[in-house]
Amino acid sequence: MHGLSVYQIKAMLYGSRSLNYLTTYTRDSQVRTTALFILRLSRGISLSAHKLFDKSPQSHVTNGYQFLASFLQQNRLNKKPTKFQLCTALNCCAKTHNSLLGSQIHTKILNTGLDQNLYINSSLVNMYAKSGAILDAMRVFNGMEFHDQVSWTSIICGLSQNGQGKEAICLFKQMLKTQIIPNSFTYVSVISGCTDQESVSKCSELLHGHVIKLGHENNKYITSTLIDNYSKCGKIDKAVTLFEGSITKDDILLNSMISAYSHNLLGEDSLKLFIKMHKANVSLSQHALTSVLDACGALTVLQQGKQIHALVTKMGSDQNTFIIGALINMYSKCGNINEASHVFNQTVHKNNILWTSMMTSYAQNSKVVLTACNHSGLLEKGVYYFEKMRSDYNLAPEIDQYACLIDLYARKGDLESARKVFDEMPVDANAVMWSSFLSCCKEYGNVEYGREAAYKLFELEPDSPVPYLILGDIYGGAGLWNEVRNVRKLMEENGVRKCTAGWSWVEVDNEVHVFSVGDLCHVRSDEIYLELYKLSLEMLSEFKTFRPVILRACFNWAKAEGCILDMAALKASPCKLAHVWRLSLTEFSSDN
DNA sequence: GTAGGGTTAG
Repeated sequence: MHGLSVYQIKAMLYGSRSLNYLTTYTRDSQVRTTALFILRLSRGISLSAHKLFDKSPQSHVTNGYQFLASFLQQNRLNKKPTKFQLCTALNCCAKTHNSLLGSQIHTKILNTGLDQNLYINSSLVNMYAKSGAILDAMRVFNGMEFHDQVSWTSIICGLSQNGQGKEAICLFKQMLKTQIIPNSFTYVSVISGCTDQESVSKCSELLHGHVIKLGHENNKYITSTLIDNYSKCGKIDKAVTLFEGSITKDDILLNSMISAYSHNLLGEDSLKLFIKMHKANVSLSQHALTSVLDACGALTVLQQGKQIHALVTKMGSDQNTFIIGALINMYSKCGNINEASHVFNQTVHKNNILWTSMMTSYAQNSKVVLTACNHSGLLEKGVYYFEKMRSDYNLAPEIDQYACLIDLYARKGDLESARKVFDEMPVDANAVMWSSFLSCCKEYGNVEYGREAAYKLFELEPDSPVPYLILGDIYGGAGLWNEVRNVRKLMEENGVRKCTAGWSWVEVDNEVHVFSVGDLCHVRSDEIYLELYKLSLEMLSEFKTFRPVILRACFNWAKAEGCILDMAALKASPCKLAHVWRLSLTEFSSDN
């Protein structure tokens, strides 16, 4: 069942009638849903077949486009649409994120005088919110005469999904002041937007309390949202309590819990739950596979990862892009770059994220500082192993291990401890260590340590513009504009070129932006750059889009190495960050 | 007779 489209499956099924075989042996939920749909349809149970098809991930695309086509045809014939049709049309626009058509329909609604219909307005709010036009959604919402549960929930959900959780909570509070009582939909919406630290500490448990008080605690949607919410803010204990207390553990609840463990670097628990789920014959979804692969990567357990990969193939999910992304990450984190690129090459439809995953893999695997501890980001564990190595095994740590320790502390923001390691080391620190320390100083805005690290680097890497630029950034972040000017002057006095292989910078509105593949890692290998460069060219020709940060770094490298740049491919790409592109283009054109 | 809102993953 590898990568079959719905249409291929349909064709196959109508021909063979071996429906039961397919539904029994296909564990890929997407394919199975489609198969069941056809099964019921073929036996004349059309109603439940349609219900099933509605749950299928492709249904909104196929059904939606069919509906919109007939809707537009009717419009061309100047037939007046009913309010029901308008609602459905808006719903289709929402599901396909088509706000352009949606706003045209909006105009039609205003012309036909249906602009105070409650259902239509809720649909409009939802349509705008789903396609990211949250301001338009707000405008419609505010223009409504009356609000009910659905319209309130639509706007709250819209804000949540557009990353405006605080505003969602704000509106939720306003809703509580009205006569309209929130229902389970509303709670799911507001809780899922509760992601920033402040909202979490103020609201998560309060909302949970509300849910219990209103008797929604057995609602599976709410429970999985709460598990997700607790896990994302590090309260894994609460998530576990919720999970264990829930009566029916359906597949989504299990998935949420597996990814909750995975998120909290509890890969072992994640794997255990997955295996338990597998043995209990709970249908394994692609979500579960993705999370558990993530856990394998974090634990760097290649054998288990390979077993899951085998399962993926058996289930016929080996063309699901989420799973492929997770496989690439897993192999990469386990240090098996060959297998990662094999998976990538076997993929028929490569999207933007997969390309980036693949490149990050190359970057990760060329990392100077490369340890399992560093990957999982477990500071305590890393320090524990570092000490254990010294005390239990009587091994003198090598410079790379010190570098790793510095990285571990600094990335967590403990710059103080990181700085101490420099002093305690028996050998002199190298440029890589000071660079990683400097980047962390920038991230945490520490001027004092940043200055020291930068000045060390001026000595260690006299030709590199990077420490100058980063120090300038740190000063700028602290509002020390005089210092910014001084750093630039110093850079000129020392005769440092603005651009070297792998590093570049642009100046936009007086702000310096440093770009490098080294943003992903400390790459020092030319072969890796060559791979990255080849990939970026391939991706440009296929997708006409690319992450500008990586692209710039690759092209700068290519330019420094004297490669002939593919200007046509570059110009054909409508990149989102136009100013970066313009700069690249003028830079490349003037050079060539 | 018919309409509008929700959960998990790379």
